[in-house]
Amino acid sequence: MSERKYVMKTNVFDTLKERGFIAQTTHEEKIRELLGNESVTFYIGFDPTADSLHVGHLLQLIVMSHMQKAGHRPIALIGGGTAMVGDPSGRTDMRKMLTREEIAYNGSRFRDQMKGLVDFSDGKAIMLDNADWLLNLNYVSFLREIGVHFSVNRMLSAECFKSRMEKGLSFIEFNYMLMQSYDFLKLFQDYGCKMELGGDDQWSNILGGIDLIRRVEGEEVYGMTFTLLTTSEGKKMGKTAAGAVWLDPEKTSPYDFYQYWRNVDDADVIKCLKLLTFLPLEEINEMAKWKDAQINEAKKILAYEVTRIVHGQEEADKAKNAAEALFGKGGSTENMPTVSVAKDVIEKGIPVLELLSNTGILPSKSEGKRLIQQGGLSINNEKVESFERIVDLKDLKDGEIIIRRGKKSYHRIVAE
RNA sequence: GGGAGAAUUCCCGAGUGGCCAAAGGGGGCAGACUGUAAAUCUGUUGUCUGACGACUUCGGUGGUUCGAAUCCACCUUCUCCCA
Repeated sequence: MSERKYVMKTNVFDTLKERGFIAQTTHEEKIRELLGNESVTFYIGFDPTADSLHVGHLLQLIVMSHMQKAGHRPIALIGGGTAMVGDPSGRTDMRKMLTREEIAYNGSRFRDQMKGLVDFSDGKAIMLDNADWLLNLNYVSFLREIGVHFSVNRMLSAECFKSRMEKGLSFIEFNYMLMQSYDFLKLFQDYGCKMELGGDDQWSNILGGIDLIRRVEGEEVYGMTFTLLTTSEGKKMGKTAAGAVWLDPEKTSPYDFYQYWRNVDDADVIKCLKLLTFLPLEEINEMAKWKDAQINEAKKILAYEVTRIVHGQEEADKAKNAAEALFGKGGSTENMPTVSVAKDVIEKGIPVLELLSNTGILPSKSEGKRLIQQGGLSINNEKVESFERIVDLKDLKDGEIIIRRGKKSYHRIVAE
């Protein structure tokens, strides 16, 4: 009995389920059995529509990692071909058309980032690009071989097109499902790929592939989707006013990345810990009991862990240090966002507003005035009271000036 | 192919010759309250200016007018109806 329980515990399907990943499955029992009994080749697609992966992709990569650790073989499919068309699923408007060059570049960025999260050594995982087979397809043969198997009637009733039935859907996007389905068929044929995973918005597309393989090959394959990362209010996570939270440290600094997770709503911490870290469930469940201010401790753990997974231990330590330096107990200022300014500028003295807009810390002087008026700007922790405040040598403490904007946004200016 | 309509500041959306930098909501930012949370309340939300004010903005290009987001022409894109 206890042995049986042990076996059940280690099935990756159960892990995923317990952690709250799974949204829909085509055959729950069969999938569980399959994953418990053999090493399965599965795939997840990533369309390179931006020059970096973001938080939504991270969740998929974490799933890959869980699966890989359980002995399954992931195929990370870069959608260099599908990105030429654009997935309409769940969107209210058409994507911006990207050029081939942009897509190729984005794809290369994706590849680099993925290597840090999934182990591609020794064929433990495979990375492919569907541009390799999609771009050179012949239109008529594709229609005859693949198109015949799709019912327009059925497609029209698919959930993923719903939001587009009012706003309009162009033919190019309508084809997306066929292309993705063809990917699955191709991977099934060439790599024995039996399972497609993806975000829950991919459900219709995944079913398309499964149907296609049944019709063409007469074989049963499986699909499973994962919960989309949303806040307790149902909004997509990983979005800020400034845009998405990117995995690329050039686009979202490790410090900002850390802060994003440090500041998630109370209601979302546990969910994020389960989905985005590899901490054992027992530990997470323990944290779930924490109350009030103590929840901050869970947020720190979340922020540190996710940053470590994405940017590595060293960067995570730095981000954590910087945060601690700013929000309390010691630590160094060295890792907070920094801009440098020529020393003689400071020696001469410069109005704050000018300094801040020149360095890009504030987008405009008007913005700065508003901040000052509302008492939201500090230099070295001392509130700025006047628009004419001059920054000069007396503000330079150990060669740096700490600018605080509001409560949480810090910048360091160093004189060089 | 024919007909009808739409494009407004970050988003939605009012505005149909001067009172419009443009209502209202959302979002953002800041302040109070807090726990680097949420909720709530307050302020704020084109740029430049200490301020008066000046300048740029309402899909694009030209025009009418003392004056245009508002009127006209053409163009672009989108939606709807008919085929």
